[in-house]
Amino acid sequence: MSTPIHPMFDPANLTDQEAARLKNLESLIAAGIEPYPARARRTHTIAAARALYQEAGDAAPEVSVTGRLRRIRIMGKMSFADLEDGTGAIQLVLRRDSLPGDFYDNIWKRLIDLGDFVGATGKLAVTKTGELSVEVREMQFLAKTLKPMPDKWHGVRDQEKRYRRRYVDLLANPPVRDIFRTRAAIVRALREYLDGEGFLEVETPILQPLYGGAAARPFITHHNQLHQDLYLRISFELYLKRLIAGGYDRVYEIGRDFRNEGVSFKHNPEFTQLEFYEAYADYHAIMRRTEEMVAYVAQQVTGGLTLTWQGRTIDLTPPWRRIPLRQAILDATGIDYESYPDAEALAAEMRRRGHEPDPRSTWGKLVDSLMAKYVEPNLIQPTFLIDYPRDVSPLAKGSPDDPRQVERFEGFMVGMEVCNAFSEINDPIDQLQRFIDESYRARHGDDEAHPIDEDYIEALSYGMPPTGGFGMGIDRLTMIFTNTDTIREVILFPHLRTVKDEAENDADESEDAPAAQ
RNA sequence: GGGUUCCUAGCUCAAUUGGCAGAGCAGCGGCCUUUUAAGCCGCGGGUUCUGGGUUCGAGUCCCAGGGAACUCACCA
Repeated sequence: MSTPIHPMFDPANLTDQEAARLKNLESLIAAGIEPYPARARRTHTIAAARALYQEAGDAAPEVSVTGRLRRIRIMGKMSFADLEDGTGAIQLVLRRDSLPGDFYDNIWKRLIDLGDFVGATGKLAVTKTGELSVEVREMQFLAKTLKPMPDKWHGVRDQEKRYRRRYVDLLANPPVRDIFRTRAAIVRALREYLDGEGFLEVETPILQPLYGGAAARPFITHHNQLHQDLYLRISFELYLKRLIAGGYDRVYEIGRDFRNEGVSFKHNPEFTQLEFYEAYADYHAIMRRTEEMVAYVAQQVTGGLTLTWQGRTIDLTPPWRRIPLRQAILDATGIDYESYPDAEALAAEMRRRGHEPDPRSTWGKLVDSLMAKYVEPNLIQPTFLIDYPRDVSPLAKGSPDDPRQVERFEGFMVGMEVCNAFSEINDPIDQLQRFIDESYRARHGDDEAHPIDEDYIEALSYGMPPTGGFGMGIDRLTMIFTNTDTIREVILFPHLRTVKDEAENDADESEDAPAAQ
């Protein structure tokens, strides 16, 4: 071939299979065939062609279908092939004598590779063995593939390869494509539900001068022109409540949050969240709405209210179980945290019972850790834990009858927290006091504590009605609906470390290329 | 960040006690006009993740590094 433009296409770096495909590309050009034409002739998607034959049978007119060649079976002067587009697959039948000129012998058999994109024109017909096929009269070349396809039967198994090169995963492993169709259906159903209930979909800043709304460390970025550090949002909460103060009674946002924390089977540094805020609703009303909304999604996505996750049947039928957090921890550990009203006493009791509490934890964090460790993993069926300690809930309104508690719940399924909600603080003085408490914690080493957001207090000072707020992880909800046990399966491009040695060398070399500015 | 396990051909996987690196698919050449992971005959294909070390000999054992999975801690 001619001089390579980049090491990627240097023959010295190609495998024999890549070199063979590159040679076929050149031969196609030499034969006068454009390997990457701008337009494809298509009269029907493959699904539409199947539907057409279903209706019209052998009387159906000729169709032109397009797609990727997934399997090729050459039987001599006749071949079968499986063509796949985004709607499905169909068999092609090619006969040497039914195709123009020497196309069959010299183009089809020699220059077209597995994985190439082609268009096929011909009559629909059922073969002897009952397979609906296109009897190809003419074939249009649509796109050359320079890499060999993964194993046609096993696909790609290596998880690292699947996540780093998701396109290979998707093209080689059809069930993976279904996961992201389901994910899209879930998001669509959530919007349908909320829109139908009079919620306004809004978009609030991702780049924020202050962060807040959750206990998490943020990513920090910088605006050059303004000489200003900015945070990538860790939640939408404080902006959405400003909108409630502004007069919208029901708002929601579906978007990306960024948290500078560890990664795990249920944590990705960026993840998709739904938050909604509803004026004149308290946390009991939000619980009812949560059940209704998730049930609606299930109905739309699966057609029912039960689903199977890792061999267990999950029943989403409302109402879900409601258990006070205090009771749930008492049942799971024998510890009634109300009897140990400060961090020292609670930590001592935990140690006495063989637990190993983090000595730096506040009382609320100890309670939360008991929940996360001994309660959460066992909450398989949809369950609300209700009434949380005040000092882990700096934005939740206090319970009228217990100053140590707030009107908050978290929803759990399959042993994972999926949502978090509360009656929102709308007393600006109360909220400011909570922020001050948080900033005290921040100064004493809690790097997840809230900074004081004075503009938010300002907004509350103009008046916000009693409001219920809600947040739900869309990734985790998708895990439950797609029967997957790691968040990476439901994120198209999950975060992975960059590969160092070779990748860096390649990057260095590519900088030698002329990049005229 | 800690612990455990893994990384072999384009893909999926083998390789006994440390003893000639293999198979299927894919590729290349050939046969084949009803296949469904087509079949048959033949051929080529390896930095065994990287770098050291032990050894007559290392895919295998040791050390360091890279990446991944699981798990613990923290988070949603």
